[in-house]
Amino acid sequence: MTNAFEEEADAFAAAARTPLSMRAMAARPAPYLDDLNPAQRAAVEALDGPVLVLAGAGTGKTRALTTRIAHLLNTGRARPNEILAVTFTNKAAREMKHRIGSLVGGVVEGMPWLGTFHALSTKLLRRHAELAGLKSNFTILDTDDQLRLLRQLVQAANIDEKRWPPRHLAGLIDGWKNRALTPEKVPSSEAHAFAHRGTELYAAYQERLRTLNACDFGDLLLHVLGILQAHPDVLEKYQRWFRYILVDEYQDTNVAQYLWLRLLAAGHRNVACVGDDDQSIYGWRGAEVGNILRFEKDFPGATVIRLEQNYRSTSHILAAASGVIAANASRLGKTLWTEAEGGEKVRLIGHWDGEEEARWIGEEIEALSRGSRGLDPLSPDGMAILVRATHQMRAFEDRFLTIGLPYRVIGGPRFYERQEIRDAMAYFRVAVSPEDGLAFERIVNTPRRGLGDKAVQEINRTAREHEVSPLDAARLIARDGGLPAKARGSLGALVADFDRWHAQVREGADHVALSEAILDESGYAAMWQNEKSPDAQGRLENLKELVKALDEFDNLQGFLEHVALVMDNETEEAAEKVSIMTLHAAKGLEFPCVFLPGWEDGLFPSQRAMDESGLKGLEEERRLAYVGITRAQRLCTISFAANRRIYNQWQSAMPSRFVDELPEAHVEVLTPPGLYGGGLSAAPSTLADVAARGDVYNSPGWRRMASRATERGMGAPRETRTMTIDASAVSPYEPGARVFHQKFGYGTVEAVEGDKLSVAFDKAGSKHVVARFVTTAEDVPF
DNA sequence: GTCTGCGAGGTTTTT
DNA sequence: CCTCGCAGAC
Repeated sequence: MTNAFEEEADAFAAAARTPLSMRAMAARPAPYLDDLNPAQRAAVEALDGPVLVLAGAGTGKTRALTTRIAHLLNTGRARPNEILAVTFTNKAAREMKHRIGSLVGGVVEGMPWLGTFHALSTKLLRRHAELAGLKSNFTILDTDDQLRLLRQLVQAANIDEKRWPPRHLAGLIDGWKNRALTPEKVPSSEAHAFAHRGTELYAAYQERLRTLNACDFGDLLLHVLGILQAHPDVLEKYQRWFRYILVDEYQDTNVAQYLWLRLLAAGHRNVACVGDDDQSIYGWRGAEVGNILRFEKDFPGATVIRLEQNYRSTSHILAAASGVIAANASRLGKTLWTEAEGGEKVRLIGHWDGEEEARWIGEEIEALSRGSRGLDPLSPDGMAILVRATHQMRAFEDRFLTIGLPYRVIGGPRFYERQEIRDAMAYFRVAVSPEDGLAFERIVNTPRRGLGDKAVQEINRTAREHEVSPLDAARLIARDGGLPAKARGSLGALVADFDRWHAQVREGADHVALSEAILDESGYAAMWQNEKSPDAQGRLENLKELVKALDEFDNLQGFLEHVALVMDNETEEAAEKVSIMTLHAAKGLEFPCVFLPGWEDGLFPSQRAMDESGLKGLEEERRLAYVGITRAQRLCTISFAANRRIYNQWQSAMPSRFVDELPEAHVEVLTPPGLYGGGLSAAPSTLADVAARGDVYNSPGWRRMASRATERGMGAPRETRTMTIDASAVSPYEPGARVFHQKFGYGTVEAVEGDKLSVAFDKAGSKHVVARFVTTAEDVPF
């Protein structure tokens, strides 16, 4: 069996012996420098000592970073494997490798230390696992495993799961780990957490992980941190080895990551951090804006460089974004500017409800791709809908499916998080590491083998008693008894299966064929084949997809590692599709045309963020708005809906406070369709047409929203949150009524559901329409 | 041990 | 609305 880890460790040692003089290759000319503006160039050329690059949105941050690396290589300051470069996502890491490659003009033989904090930590931890009380083949738990483990602990501690959900405990532990707090370091002020037993359970959880030879995501960082702190010799070795350190998205680092970095950089202090405090949007998961705000204190004498020339957006878009973000108090402050004057203003439009919003955006996308908005035709590829929360996506998917508009959802439920994939992976995990108890437990009764709760308990009991893995415990039970004969039989068969598969893994059998065999012989694939539910077919497809993905790896181990850390599944399709994604997922991307729906107080800014984190939460939401707007290159359209259905309840909401913060001079208000009794046919046809209608806060749509609010005695929109309206009061129509719709013509009401009507139109057939858009037939003026 | 039906709770964001 | 976990019946 090849061991990639050992090979690499050898290479590492060999490289370390190479005399320094070999690095002093004469610096080659650096034509890439000529393509940079002065600030970017400064960011690239300030090689020594701490550097903070404050890079606003669209200012060529990645370019500066990749060029800096290329420059380090080109000047012979460091070899590829002496540069530690940390990115925030795997995608960013991949892109960066790619761009460095094209900059240096040819093959950089890998940048082994370019990756996410987690990927890099894993690599380090595999080398020094024993210093953290682990074996180097430790497994990385996914959130599913983590939760199951915590549930067991909560149960064992006799805590009411209802009142104290394991999920909540998982959140607490994650939070502590983000702050680099081991159980004994959790401040006593937080000891009351989780029925006063939070820290106790945290300690138990850590203990359990160690016996399982497993890590969760937070541990990867924390263990490495612990090792570096406790073993100066190891620390020193890496401090010397990593001659230059670069960090992307510094504003998103948490305390643990910050400490990790500071240790490694402490020797030479050649650390360059790139970030934008205005784009810090991961506070909820432990990111500390403070890290970037404090940089100059942490690294005295640091060079601070601001990248402020924006190459992405038009001046209107930039001004709108700046206007919004200006309302935030705690920021370092930057003034973005662009040479690209003019362009379209940011467009703002209100809708009656979420479905109408989706319908309008759908039609708008079609219009824009035809070029019928007075702009050059835009490819749907260049258009994106950025939402605050995933549940907003559904309205768009529904709508786009009906009108046949191709779309792609980015970052939805992920491939590797699907049940069937996790199950299959669990089989692979046990086949590779028979001691992986969690994985074994997951599939011991999937497909059904007559091994239920009782059997699992017995297995765990035996495992503890004999201090062996659950698989070996199962082996003992099958042989010596402890369960009914039937259960023992199936247990024995399963153990024999795993023994066989594991032997094949060790023999280096072809992993693709083996994985197929495992899914086959275990009866797992058959389980889905026999299942009649509508999604069984899709699950089988996914399994095939999984086996196909295996092909790109050398062995199962490599694949499992990849999946644990690289949970994204980019399917690069060439087709022209509109992208739908969350604002978080959109960071770092850009599109000619961006739609930002759902700008309503409570949804965006999210009520929860404000409840939990107050002003801090609001400021983070505002940064999210800033991120959203600055994704747009040419056209940015913000919208909000007066009503939205949430859990089948109609809720009305006020436009987001961020709408107020948009500078009027850079915004154009579009009249809501339906205002003049019709659907889109009544919508203004040109931007100029709309512009003529007046300013933002005096627009018909705005007045309509505001007056509706006052009519109900809710006072000014500002103080209003959300309220539930009595749906039955909305529609004045009864089944059987004759109605007229601007687009579909005459029809008869079939059913009324809240403000939604089901109408049989004489010509257009049966449709669901919003009551607002029809009038009683007699009222039609012609 | 497995299946069914019921009630409760949930969705912000991710390595 | 949807999904998940649990109690009760087979």
